[in-house]
Amino acid sequence: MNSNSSSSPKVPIPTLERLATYLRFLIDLEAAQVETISSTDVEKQTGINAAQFRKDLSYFGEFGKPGVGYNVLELQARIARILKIDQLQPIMVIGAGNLGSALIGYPGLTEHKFHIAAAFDRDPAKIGRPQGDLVILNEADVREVNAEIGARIAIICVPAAAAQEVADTAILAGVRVILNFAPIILKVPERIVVRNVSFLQELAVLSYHLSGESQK
Amino acid sequence: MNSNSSSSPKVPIPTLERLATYLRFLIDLEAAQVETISSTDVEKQTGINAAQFRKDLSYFGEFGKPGVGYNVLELQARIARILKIDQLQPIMVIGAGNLGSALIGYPGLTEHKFHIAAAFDRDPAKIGRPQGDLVILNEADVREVNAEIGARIAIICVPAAAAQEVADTAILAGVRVILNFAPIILKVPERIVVRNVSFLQELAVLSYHLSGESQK
DNA sequence: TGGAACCTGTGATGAAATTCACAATCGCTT
DNA sequence: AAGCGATTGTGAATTTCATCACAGGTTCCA
Repeated sequence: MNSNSSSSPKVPIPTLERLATYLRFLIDLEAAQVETISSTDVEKQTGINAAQFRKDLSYFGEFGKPGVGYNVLELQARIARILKIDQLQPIMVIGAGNLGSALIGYPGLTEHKFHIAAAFDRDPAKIGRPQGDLVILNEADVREVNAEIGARIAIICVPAAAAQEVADTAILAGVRVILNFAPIILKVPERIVVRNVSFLQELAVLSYHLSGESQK
Repeated sequence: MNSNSSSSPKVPIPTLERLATYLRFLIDLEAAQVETISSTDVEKQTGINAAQFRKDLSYFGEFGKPGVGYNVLELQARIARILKIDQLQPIMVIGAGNLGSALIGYPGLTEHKFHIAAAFDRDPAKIGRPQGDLVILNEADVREVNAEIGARIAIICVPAAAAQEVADTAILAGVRVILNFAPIILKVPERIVVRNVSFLQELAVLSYHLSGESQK
């Protein structure tokens, strides 16, 4: 449904998803100068069950002190480590339309050590245009450019019709994981991990929930 | 983690998520002039398990003919009906930054009968600015404007610091479900359904999967 | 030093989602 | 009209995920 799993063994995907939430939360705590936090506090402030939090962490080792809790800075560092965002992670964005542009300008990415190293489009009108700190490059040069920047993450923001082709190109260029915004299911080799983001899907689920109360 | 469930009884959330995928797929099939499809074909073309597809549909009734399969047009219509997107669904967007603008300009929304009826921001420099077919309105007027347009879906695209406040306002204005792009966990009443979209979370999961072969 | 108040990490339990597997049905062909 | 291959819908089995509940640590304070 979402990821071509494979990869590491026993860690549930939902756990990984929550790790990112924890990280974000810990960064906020740091900003608020909180030094230590217990799983109970996490539950109070995020709504995530305390046992869940502890179990999620337990997949990766021991992080807390009984009777005390977790050191905010240390936990933050260790989660970043687990997620491999403890150092700058280069990313390529393919498709510089509205969405691609929004991503390029999104400050949260840098905060979390993601770095958009290159952006591509196939529209001659866009190629060469400056966009944030970048210049839009020709989609045809993905492979060549990536030999330089070594991005292993690609974000695909092109229309559905072009997405498969673009994904193939990215994979040839050495990309290992793909965040796909196009509303199609990409066919990729086993070893490649894909995650799909679909606004439409999210909206559809929400729309469904409008049901209940209309006739109540 | 994602939705404040409540609402209707026995339908699994993952099933709802897939329904939107099926709908998309069926629209593509229609374009390709396919009239009938079997669950096996669905599995071949989307990677979603055939039994899964059948079970998902079974929550809502019977849709197919044994020995034959499903009528593409009919199934399409019925799924749209289930998701309540068989007629135009008004939506409000709060926050007209890069992301909000991208959504306003996203053609896929209209295709699926979602209609952005109003967009708001609190930045005086943005208020009054035309954006696509809309003019950005003052965030302070959310309630008043929604008395007119009657949106029950809100999309929140403001920075984390403003998101909770904006959500409260939207709820007061009659919104029932929220698509939240801000990286915080919103506190909302039981009856309100929230879904969170986080690029960072998605990227983090992908980044994690880069593990194995980096030393190749 | 001892005990009360807190906490973590985790095995056991429970709930939810996915997949299996098969009886029932359909349409085609002979 | 009867048999066959294809396909659905669904109870049951399986797998995955979430929660419970508690044995051990840790701190603080008297």
